[in-house]
Amino acid sequence: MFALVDCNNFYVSCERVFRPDLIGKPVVVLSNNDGCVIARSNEAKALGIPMGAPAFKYEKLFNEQGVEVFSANFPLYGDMSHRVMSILSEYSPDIEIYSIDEAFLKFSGFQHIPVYAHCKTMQEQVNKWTGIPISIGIADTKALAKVANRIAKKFPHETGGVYWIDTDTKRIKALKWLGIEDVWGIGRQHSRRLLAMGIKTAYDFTQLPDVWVKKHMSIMGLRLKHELLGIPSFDLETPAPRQSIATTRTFESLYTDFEQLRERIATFAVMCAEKLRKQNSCCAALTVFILTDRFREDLPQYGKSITIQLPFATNSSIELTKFAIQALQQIFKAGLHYKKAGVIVHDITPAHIYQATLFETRNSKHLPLMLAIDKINARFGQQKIRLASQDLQRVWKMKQARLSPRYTTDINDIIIIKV
DNA sequence: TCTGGGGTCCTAGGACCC
DNA sequence: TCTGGGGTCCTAGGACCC
Repeated sequence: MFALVDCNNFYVSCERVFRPDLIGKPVVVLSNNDGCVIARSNEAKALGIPMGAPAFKYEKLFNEQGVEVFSANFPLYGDMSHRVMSILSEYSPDIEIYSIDEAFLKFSGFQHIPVYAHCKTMQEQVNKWTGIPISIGIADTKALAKVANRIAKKFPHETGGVYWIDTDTKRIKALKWLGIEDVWGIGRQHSRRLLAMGIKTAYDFTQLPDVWVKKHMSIMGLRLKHELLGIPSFDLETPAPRQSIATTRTFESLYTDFEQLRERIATFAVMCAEKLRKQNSCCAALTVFILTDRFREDLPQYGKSITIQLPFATNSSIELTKFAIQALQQIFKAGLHYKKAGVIVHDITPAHIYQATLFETRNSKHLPLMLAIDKINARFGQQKIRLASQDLQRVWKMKQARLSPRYTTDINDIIIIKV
């Protein structure tokens, strides 16, 4: 049996822990750069603010309705998440942290433990110890636990935030209630196609022939169908080392010059290298992509990515920057307006396992140099030491106009009870 | 003016091998 | 007219997740 635990409106709930005056009021949290809405309180949802809403389009509504707006404070959310997860892991030895606000728990060998009561206790303890409200769905498969969780969230009064699909009657009733577009693993593209075929609910989906599902939705789609029928096809996943690390950004304006783009790509490569060194890894392949502004229908659109294999595994900022710019040169097209770009590194290996090449071209002096740069930057602030290929004038700063304090991760921001 | 960032998995098709 | 069979590996792109 599986339980899916989901923190309600997680980012908003984190803000409310330290601002209890906001409970019952409409609250939203914005993405990086204060771009769009990524979390909403129930009151904000009731005002009709959709997920992903561009903040600038809703500024008026925010003011008129007294919506409390926050910039994303990821250090705070990460720390609160960690606290919630550590409580959850007391309730089952088998836990998969699925995202910052979600975890699957597996209850095997729990025949003599009343699972429902167990989950109720867990819910109360998380709320008491962290202030975060959670919803729990329980079922025989992960996909059904997701469905049960939705019911728990949708009907808080009837369910108390914990719902168990423990009979086939309940399973069928739940699947007939759940719209196809809300099924875990069925996104916009597939639901559009399924709706066009008259498949409106999760239940309808389970009635499709296996062959059709496999053909059009791949093996994952077929496994999903089985899961919804109650046949376990997904197990808990054990945390594996990252397969890729990305640094990508949307620009504040449109770039046309190769030079501008080259500088951004160099900086993203440096940031990827820093992330690699932080987790003691190297990478042996790298992808660079560039995109035009998809919202500007009046301009020609272009998007291209390229992956290159590196001759050796590295985490040197200098090497990665060199290769990233080579890659950029291969995909850059002049005369276009670029809005977004990124660098993604993969083929990640532990730094201490190093495959030398016959004709060594890597510079062995890089490693101590990088360590020195990391130390200086850690002490005197991000990006104090940069490569000359990066913009030395630029003070790279995200727009974060309404950032809350880092209550739990920075001693200077610790909450003041009484002055 | 202003529309996020970071991940995973799967497939088709090409290049290549014996 | 006829022109094998069975593989692997790689990459770009698409779909999905939070």
